[in-house]
Amino acid sequence: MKTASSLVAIGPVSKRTGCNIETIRYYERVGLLQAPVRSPGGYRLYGNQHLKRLTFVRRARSLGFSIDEVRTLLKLADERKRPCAEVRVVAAAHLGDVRAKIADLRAMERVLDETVAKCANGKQSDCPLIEALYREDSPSIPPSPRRRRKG
Amino acid sequence: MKTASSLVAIGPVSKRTGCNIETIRYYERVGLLQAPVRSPGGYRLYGNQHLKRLTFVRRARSLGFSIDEVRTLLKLADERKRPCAEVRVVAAAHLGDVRAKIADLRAMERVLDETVAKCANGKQSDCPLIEALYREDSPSIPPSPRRRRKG
DNA sequence: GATAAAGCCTGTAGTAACTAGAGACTCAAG
DNA sequence: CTTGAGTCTCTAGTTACTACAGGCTTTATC
Repeated sequence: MKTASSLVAIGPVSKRTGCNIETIRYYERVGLLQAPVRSPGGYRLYGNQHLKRLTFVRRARSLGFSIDEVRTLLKLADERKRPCAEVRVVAAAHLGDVRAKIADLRAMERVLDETVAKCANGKQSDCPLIEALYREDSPSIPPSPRRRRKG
Repeated sequence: MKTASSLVAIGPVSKRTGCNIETIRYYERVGLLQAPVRSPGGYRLYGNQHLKRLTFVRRARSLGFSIDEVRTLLKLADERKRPCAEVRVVAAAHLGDVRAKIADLRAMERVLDETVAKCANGKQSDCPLIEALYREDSPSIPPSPRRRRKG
């Protein structure tokens, strides 16, 4: 890792980037990373371009972009002269998702906060949270879990 | 569903509770719901107690409790005379998780908001988000995705 | 050079919480 | 009786990893 042309095996890459060895192989398998050259013994050998790409993937994942969204971003970065308008569309949609998730979690937080506070006096024979969970028409709890994600 | 002793098949239960048929069967399989009696033809027949229990499960799920946490809550509700202190421990831990997730999402939101705003002028040849993702030491992006969840 | 431990490989399966068929049996209405 | 809807079990898939198992390679030490 001293010069632009030196190659390193997956273990050092994992240590350098903080990305699990198996996750690196996973990213290769799903196409986010190109398969690197191999040593005569079959070990993967990564160069600087691979490191940069893995960094990109990790950062995008840390922002909550799905694997497919990361794939789209990489494609835009690789193939477009002026990708910004299209990148913005992807990012703005994702920002909307993040905000919706925050709103969901906020609603949960509020209900949990209230019921934990009511349970604080651990002496009553009935439990406000359990009673609320059994109540069919409780207005303070949303009726269904929400699952959001598209690949 | 008119009297305490009348039983209904899974379809009407699904419609009544808004819970997918297959999800009801899933909950039975993982032990959250007891296996109901069957018609001579093998159809599941649910009574009122089942309905109440499914409502409990759904509401707990909508608050983000994991299947295992729901299992714990059900056990506390079923077996304890005064469950509230223990329920509170479960709920408070979960509240902490919810708050941590909100904090994570807030950090993502902030970064996304900034970069979407920078991309707003869709005319530059370089894209601030893409550049940021490629940058190894960017201080505004957390270094790794976080996964949290225990069964 | 020999040896042992660590590193790496591929393949398989598992995690959590669902969700979607496929093929076959049951039920209700016409 | 027929037909279409409902329900059954079983298997597999979704998303993003994660954890072996068994076997080959590399490295460090003697």
